[in-house]
Amino acid sequence: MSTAAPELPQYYDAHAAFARYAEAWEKSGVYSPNPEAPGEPYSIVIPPPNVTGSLHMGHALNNTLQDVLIRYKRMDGFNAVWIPGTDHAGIATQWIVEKQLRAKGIDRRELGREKFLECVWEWKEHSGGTIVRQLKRLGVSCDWSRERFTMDEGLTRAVRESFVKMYEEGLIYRATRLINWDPVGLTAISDLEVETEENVQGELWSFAYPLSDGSGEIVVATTRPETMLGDTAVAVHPQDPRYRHLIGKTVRHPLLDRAIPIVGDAILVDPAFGSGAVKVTPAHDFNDHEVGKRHNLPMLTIFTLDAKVNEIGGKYAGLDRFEARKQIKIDLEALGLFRGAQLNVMTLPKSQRSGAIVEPMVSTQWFVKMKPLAAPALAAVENEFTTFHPRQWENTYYAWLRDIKDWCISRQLWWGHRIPAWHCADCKATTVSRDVVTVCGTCASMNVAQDEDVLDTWFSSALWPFSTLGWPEKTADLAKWYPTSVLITGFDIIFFWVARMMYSGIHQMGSVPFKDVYIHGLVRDEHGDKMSKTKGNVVDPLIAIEKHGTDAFRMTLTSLAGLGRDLLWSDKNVEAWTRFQNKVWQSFRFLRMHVDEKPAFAEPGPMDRWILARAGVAVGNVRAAIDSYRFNDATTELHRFIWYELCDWYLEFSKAALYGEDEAAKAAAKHTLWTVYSTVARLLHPFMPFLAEELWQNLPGSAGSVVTAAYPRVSDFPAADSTLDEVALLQEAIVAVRRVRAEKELSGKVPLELVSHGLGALPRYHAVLEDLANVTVVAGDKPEAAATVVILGIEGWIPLAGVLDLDKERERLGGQIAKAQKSVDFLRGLLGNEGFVGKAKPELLASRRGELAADEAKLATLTAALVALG
RNA sequence: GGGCGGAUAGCUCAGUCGGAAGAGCAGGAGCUUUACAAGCUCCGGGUCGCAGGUUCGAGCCCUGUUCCGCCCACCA
Repeated sequence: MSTAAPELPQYYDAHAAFARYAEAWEKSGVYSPNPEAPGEPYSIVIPPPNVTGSLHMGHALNNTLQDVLIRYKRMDGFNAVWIPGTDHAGIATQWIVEKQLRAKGIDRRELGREKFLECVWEWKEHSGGTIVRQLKRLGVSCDWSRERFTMDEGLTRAVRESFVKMYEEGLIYRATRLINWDPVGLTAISDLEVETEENVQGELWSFAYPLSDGSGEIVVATTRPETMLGDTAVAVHPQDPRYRHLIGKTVRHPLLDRAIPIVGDAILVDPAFGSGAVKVTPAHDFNDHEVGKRHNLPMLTIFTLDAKVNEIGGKYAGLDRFEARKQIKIDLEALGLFRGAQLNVMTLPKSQRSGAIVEPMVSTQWFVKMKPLAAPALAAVENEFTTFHPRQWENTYYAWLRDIKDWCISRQLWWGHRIPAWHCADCKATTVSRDVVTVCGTCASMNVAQDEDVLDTWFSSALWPFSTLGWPEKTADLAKWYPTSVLITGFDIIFFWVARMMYSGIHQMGSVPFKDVYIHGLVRDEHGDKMSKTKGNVVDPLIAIEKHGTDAFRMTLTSLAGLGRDLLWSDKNVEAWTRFQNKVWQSFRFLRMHVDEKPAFAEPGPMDRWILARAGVAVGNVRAAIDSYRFNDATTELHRFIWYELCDWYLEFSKAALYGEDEAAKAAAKHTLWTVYSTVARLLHPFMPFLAEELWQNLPGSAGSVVTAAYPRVSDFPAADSTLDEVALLQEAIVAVRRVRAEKELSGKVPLELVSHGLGALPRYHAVLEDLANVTVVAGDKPEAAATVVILGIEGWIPLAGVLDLDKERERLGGQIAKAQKSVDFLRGLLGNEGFVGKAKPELLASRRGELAADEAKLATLTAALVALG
């Protein structure tokens, strides 16, 4: 006895579905696999968002795509895990908390390191969960039981292990170098954290340095007159006839009582540029620093850490570097040493975080020696152990690693992984250790103190693919899921993160951290502009989800994610996918009108076999698209199959059976509908998980959750064969009749006949023909006053007595003839071309000959019809 | 200065092996059709940035070039 299923609501309620399933799935444990369970491993580690962050469109895209993959693989029988987590984001987080304290009138220095860190942790406990809660609104299937934080206990162990090991191997060292200093953040930063602002309009000033012996002067140009206070040489080209004889002499510093040497340096100096002489400030300029090293010049640091002139600057001491610049210009002019100024377009190095203009400073910092690490990381991609999608990003990766400099990893911050090094106050030796050091490793003094600095945030991020799996412990997770399957991220962190994970993984684990790297584009607004707060064009994903529902939102992003392009977000796209969602729902309601329990197998008829074969093709296409990271192709295919094949054709076909008297045909249609919607729910689940589950749960007889149902396989479906030719003929006939009807502006209510000698197979489908085109196919000769149609090469006539306008019919036939003639001309030309006939592939040649024959016949038929009209 | 993308219908984009240019949206015409007007049917729309070359044949391969975008780089 059949139980009537409750009626489905008229419209799909995305929010209700989300509420029904999201949390239940998470609690059910389906996202938390056992590493001992069977199934090929498939793993993804999330690009950890900053713990300070809130969800933006980039996160939404990035995590939607990861979710598509992990849900697909989970359904496909893989032992699939997606590990989530957050990053402590050193500078960013410290700043937020500092700012909050300042608002309360508290300075972090007064508070002290320990108390301040307590505040940061407290803040992290309270506010750090925001981004995680927001991620869940995307319906992501992360394994939250494995959630990690870059400063949790396990990851701290991983950081120490990595640091100490690399120190022992000589890959981490401490040295006094010229580094990028952020005078506002008051910390060293790495080369990557320096952003150059382009096309800054500046001025290039020329000043004279008088020769000490009074025999003349040398003019130098600079954009930074304040650095003059730290000048320890003037460099000229050693072959420059203007200055060659001066090398070895000295000039008098124009402002300070110092003699500074003139040196010859062919590397720094371009004799054709400016005056051909360059002032050298080795402690505050990277080029000059090299000159200083080559010529053994003193390195005079003239700035305090907040970029004010220090005591070396004499009367300028205490001035900010930009005030000093103004004052020095004034003073030099007063001294009569000003030799002109010109506008100069230049680039300004700024700190990524604070925006402050970076000041190169000589400073003692910790570094990672990069060359030995970069070489195997390069080789791993060259040898395709890791492949980028799209491939072109490999060039970016190569370019950076091939020309890499050592990485400054120490930061003068409090929030972060403290460097595991202890300095001895007595013998000055440094002891690096995994454990807390209380005794100097060199002199056994107990007068030791831990290094004050913390590590660059990216040092811990670099370990993410294995630290999250338990490294340095030998865990079951690590054994099962390392290396991970794919990394999905944006191009902006290929250097910061992808490359660093690559060499860390290779170095610490002995193999690459991921097999594939999918690089997605940037989400822009509908005009292609970058989203920015100042422009006011930022789309908040949470608001979009609230408005459109999670399924349509995710589908929109997925449909825009091709290979290598930026994504233009527009409401029109979301509306298109909302309509698709509605279409799926309405068509499922149709199924539910006719199928209230799981139908028993029934031998499928031609139309049933047709849609099953088409479903098989769609399954293959969707799988191929996901497998090659062509996400947009997958969504296009789903749309195409579900809307244009399933709904437009099959559902309409099925009505003849469902409303007819033939019980066998009815049973077959029901079984086919059930099979196809079981497939649709599963196909859709990675993309539109909540809609898919609503279908699945309301599909009579389906078991469990669609989350763990098997992803459809091509082999589940019959291949198309020649017995389906009749279906193709049927479709062509229907379209031909509809076209004539549209051209004659005949209402769908006017029944038509299609008369022919060659359509003998079709009258059997009279019910379908009536449903879809309100036409009856009959055998017979050409009637008077009829429109001629050619259906797959077969001539037919639609009697239009009383309606046929001869002029219009001539016009219509004329148009068709012109098309056919054009085709025939083209094909005759092609097949008359010896080059083509001689070189084209045989199957192509045969198919072209077939086309020509068909078109010639069509042309003849149509021409005869036109002649017959008189 | 070096490198990487992009340029195809009004808009956004596909186009995989070199074999007659595709989709969605937008546009036009017609439909109260028993899942869906958030719908259905039919139609129009292109000098594939430009100029050469290779080829029987080029949106696709090669050379040059113009715009747009991005990344890297130390010219004072």
